[in-house]
Amino acid sequence: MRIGTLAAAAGLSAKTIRFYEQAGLLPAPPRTAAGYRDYPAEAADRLAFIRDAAAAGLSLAEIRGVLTIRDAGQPPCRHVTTLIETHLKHVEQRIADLLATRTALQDLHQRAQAVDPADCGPEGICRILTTTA
Amino acid sequence: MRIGTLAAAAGLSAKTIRFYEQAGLLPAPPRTAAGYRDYPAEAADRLAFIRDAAAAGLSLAEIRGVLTIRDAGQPPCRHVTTLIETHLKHVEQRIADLLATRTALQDLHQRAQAVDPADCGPEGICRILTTTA
DNA sequence: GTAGACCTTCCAGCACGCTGGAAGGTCAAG
DNA sequence: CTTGACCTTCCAGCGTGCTGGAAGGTCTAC
Repeated sequence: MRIGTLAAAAGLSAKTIRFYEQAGLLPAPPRTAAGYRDYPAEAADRLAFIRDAAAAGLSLAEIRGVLTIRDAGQPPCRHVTTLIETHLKHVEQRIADLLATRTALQDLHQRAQAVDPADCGPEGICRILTTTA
Repeated sequence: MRIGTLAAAAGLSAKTIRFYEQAGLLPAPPRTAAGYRDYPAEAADRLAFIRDAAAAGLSLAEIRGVLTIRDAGQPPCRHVTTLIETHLKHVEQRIADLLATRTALQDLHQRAQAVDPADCGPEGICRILTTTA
């Protein structure tokens, strides 16, 4: 499987795949006689995992860590659990931060609606947006 | 109040404050005869708000939007509510993504612990970490 | 009047996660 | 045999949020 095919399968660009290889997320595949990358089918799964994890907000460094764990595929030892616990803590902290943000926004929203009736200014254009641009 | 004082009060660097001014988050203050920035006391509040919002995960662009709303300080119109609703949706999406990530990590963690007893390899060093570096 | 802390501007670069382009090699179809 | 799609490498730059440094002006204290 060449890089273009894999890219199409994974929903990524060939550029991104080369980048991931360079970043240590994807092992360097064997090459054809011509020097083309020649991927096994499993590469698509791995990329799908990377794509999903990235979409979920993990950094490439974090994903690399998780993949390394998976790649070892051995009885996980204490170090691994620690690693995972650290990831968990970070994620939970981020969730807590975002929940606070959400509350703040909800407050703002409510206040906004409470005063809404007296709508926009004389020109019919919201002053706020003109400033926001 | 000069920039260094403000920086100390806000827990930011003078560099960052100049950067925020340049980024449109902080209005350009008056200058002294010598050309030094001369901030009113309120600037510290504004910076505190920016700092907290940034810590909560809002992008500077988002914060700028919220500040613009606040600055207008007028009966908020529909546009504003829409703006806030959009922010809210983004935040809620991010929370959902992170919750999914958390679940994935928790699963991993549990599986890790289930197999743990048979601890590390013969060298006493976890193979996984040697690969992770 | 001179040292040292502070301020000014401007330009540069960091890490992150890509993306684009140039310059060239390869391969299958017509 | 040529066209065009595909591949290779390498180098450059984007946007985000800063941070650092150079080169210079200013202010305070001794």
